[in-house]
Amino acid sequence: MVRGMSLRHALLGLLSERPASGYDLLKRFETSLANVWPATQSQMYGELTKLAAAGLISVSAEGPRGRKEYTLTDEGLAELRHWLTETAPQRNPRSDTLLRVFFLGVLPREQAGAYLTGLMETSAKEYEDLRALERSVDWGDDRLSVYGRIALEYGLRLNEMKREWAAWAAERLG
Amino acid sequence: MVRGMSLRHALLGLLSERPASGYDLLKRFETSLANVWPATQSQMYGELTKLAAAGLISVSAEGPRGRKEYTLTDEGLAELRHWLTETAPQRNPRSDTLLRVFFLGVLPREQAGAYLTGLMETSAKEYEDLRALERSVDWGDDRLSVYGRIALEYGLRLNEMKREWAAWAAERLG
DNA sequence: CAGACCATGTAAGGTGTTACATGATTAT
DNA sequence: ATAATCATGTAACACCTTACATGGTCTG
Repeated sequence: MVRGMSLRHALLGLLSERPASGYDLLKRFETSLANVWPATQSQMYGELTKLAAAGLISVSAEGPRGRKEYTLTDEGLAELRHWLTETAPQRNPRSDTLLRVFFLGVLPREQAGAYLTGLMETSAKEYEDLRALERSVDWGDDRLSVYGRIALEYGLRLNEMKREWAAWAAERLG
Repeated sequence: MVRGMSLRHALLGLLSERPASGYDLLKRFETSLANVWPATQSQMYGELTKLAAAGLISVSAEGPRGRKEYTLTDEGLAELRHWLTETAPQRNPRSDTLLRVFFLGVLPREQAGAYLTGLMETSAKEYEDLRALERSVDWGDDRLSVYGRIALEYGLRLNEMKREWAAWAAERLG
């Protein structure tokens, strides 16, 4: 467990709410965690096998079509808590969007401006998508509601910031 | 060239300003691009070899200690322009910081609050670091100055947003 | 001449993506 | 029946990190 490996912790986190199969978890990734930690089917099944081998989760039931339901073990919960409290979040995730900005100077100013206005538009659109998501969710006072709402607020503020920044930058280019 | 591969483009981008050796590029990554696209020494030398084999850069001079100076070729510049204009930036980079937020509910509320106030502090500190960087740079009107300043502004606004968001979230928990 | 810095490379292993592959069960 | 969905897995390949390895050149 050297670095990163957050897929592991994402799986442990989802299983901390309730037991689930790989297929269930895949669906929940697609809906709730897609914006924060996308994962593919391939990767998930492999990771679940490793987590079970390491004793952090266990097969608690088997169903039709070879379905295996996994449950978080005490060791798994301990590892999840450890990750949350004792390990530092990554400082700066890589950003190819921002990397491009560094090199916009190789383009004619007009095309550089088009890149920035394109960013404005995608930010505005994503903001609206998140607003729609916010309206569609039935927010209760369960764990996922409380913290999911906080994560969603981050997305809203981020996209608002991005749109304003891109507008500022486009104007700055003249 | 299937997906991502932005290290390639970062190298092409830096070489579009002036020729440089692997060692030079490593230093420039450490200073200017560290916050946006960190890269290790190992990875860079390997990537430079591949780029040269693909004809996107070429060895333009050799110096002491086996130093090889690379220069961007016409093909390399075309590829850089193509990446800037024809390929879409990644929509959502993974965020382990935000992933943790989803699962803060497994901690006692006090510890969840501590995580959020910790984020406030790191954002505030990074904001100050960037302000210091801003003051230390001699901003001219060359390409890197214009677009580097825009990228830095993004960092400033991002950290301001993060700090406010974390404060809002911590208060929301009560 | 010793230490700092310049300069490049290989190897092993983890993580992530895409494509391929297989088959059971349920609903129409 | 047949199509959609449920359900899991393997293989190949790209990317990234860490550690290991080697040696030349310059400065005090």
